[in-house]
Amino acid sequence: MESKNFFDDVYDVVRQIPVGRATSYGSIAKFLGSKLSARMVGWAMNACHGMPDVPAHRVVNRNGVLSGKHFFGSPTAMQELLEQEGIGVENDKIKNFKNVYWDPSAELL
DNA sequence: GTCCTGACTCTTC
DNA sequence: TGAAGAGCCAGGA
Repeated sequence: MESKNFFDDVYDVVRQIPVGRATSYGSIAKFLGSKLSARMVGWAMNACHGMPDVPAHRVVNRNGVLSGKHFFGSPTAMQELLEQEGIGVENDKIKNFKNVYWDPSAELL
């Protein structure tokens, strides 16, 4: 656990994402120190499969596209999860992403 | 021990 | 304005 210091930080932020909201990889990376690459955040998500407390489906790319939907087992699993939380998803992209966007640097900090 | 890949983002041509 | 390339860190082979 502690060995994944960086991963744990990412999970901690993702875990605090309120229901009905979503954030981007870059925002999390920036919140962690802006020195971390957004790729690392995505990589952390890749290892979050054993973390049921980590809503990876709430983490999308800068355009609000469900880039990692394919990693959820089903290309629609991520979309359905978001819809269940009240987040509108269309064409694999979050509708009104600007409205559901959650900035950890502004909400947490 | 070294090389490649990876769920992204930013800068430059 | 649109597209392409480079950069970041960590894990796996």
